Amino acid sequence: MNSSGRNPHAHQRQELGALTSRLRREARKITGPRAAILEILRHHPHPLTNKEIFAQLPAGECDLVTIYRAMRMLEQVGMVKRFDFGDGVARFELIEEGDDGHHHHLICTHCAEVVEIRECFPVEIEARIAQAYGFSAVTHRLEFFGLCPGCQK
Amino acid sequence: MNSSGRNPHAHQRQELGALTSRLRREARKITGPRAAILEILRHHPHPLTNKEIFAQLPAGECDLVTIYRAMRMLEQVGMVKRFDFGDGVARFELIEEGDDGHHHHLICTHCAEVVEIRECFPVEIEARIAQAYGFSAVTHRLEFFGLCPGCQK
DNA sequence: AATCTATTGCAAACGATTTGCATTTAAAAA
DNA sequence: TTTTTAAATGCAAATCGTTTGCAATAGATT
Ligand SMILES: [Mn+2]
Ligand SMILES: [Mn+2]
Ligand SMILES: [Zn+2]
Ligand SMILES: [Zn+2]
Repeated sequence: MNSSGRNPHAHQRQELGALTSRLRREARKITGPRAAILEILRHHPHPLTNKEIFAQLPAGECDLVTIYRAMRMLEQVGMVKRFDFGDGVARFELIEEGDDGHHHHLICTHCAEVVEIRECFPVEIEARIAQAYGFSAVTHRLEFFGLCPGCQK
Repeated sequence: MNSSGRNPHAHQRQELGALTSRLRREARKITGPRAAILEILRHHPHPLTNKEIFAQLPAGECDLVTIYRAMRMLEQVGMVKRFDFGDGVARFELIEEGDDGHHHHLICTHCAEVVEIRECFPVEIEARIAQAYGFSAVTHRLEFFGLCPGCQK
């Protein structure tokens, strides 16, 4: 029943206990707001904005600023990955232990539906680009945009 | 001596006259600020931020707000392409007539050096993704990041 | 030259994100 | 368990990029 590192896109929910122990290992305190945030993240398969997380939280559970701070912290310790859909709002997705969370999305430009994409930019092409210009540690940021079935005319 | 549509990455400078006539064709006025902005864009091979354009402008030539408005207008009429390097600041690059300007960049995460990239995400893979999820009019946003030769240790 | 309307400058508004600071509180120590 | 201590929180205010309202200005057209 072990799922370590296999299909990174199965979105198997990580247990809250595993998440908090990851935090503890990083010498971070497990607080009410943080547990609540992790609880929300672990039930969402797609990236969430700070405001969306805030909206999911039971009213008064915590301040929006606390969410901003928590997400930045979770990103630093590698528990969430920050995504940029180009609309000026940061989005965050929980990632598995050991995984760097690198992946992509297909976003409907009309209704904002999100599809998780497994395909990545071909490594050999990326390597060729890196070499061609003498760059090292090259990575990429890639998102797809289009019209989902429901939004086509 | 015609360069229509050939190498889209040769960055051959478009004449200011050609640019202004494009504007006139779109029923836009050729003003001092606009001519100055186009003059700057046409001498820069990489995307520029509003502020960078502003800084290049002879002091007092025009207001920063005017640049914001001009860039939005130029984008609307298809004369510039907006790029997003993920740092929350919009960048603009002049594009050739008839070209949609779609291309990518390799950006040094340390010194911000920019390299223009010709390679694009393989069309067949994009088509497969589009089809797999029933999306239409699929496009992508892709940028590469790494360490340039001068910034590696 | 007179007219018409787009464009501009300046100030103010905005939305996302960050920061300062006093107060609370989780976790370590006693 | 109580005490101690540093981290985390709430609230207000600041920052940053970008947009908007409005009166004044100036291209383009007659
Ligand atoms: Mn995802
Ligand atoms: Mn470019
Ligand atoms: Zn990838
Ligand atoms: Zn491409």
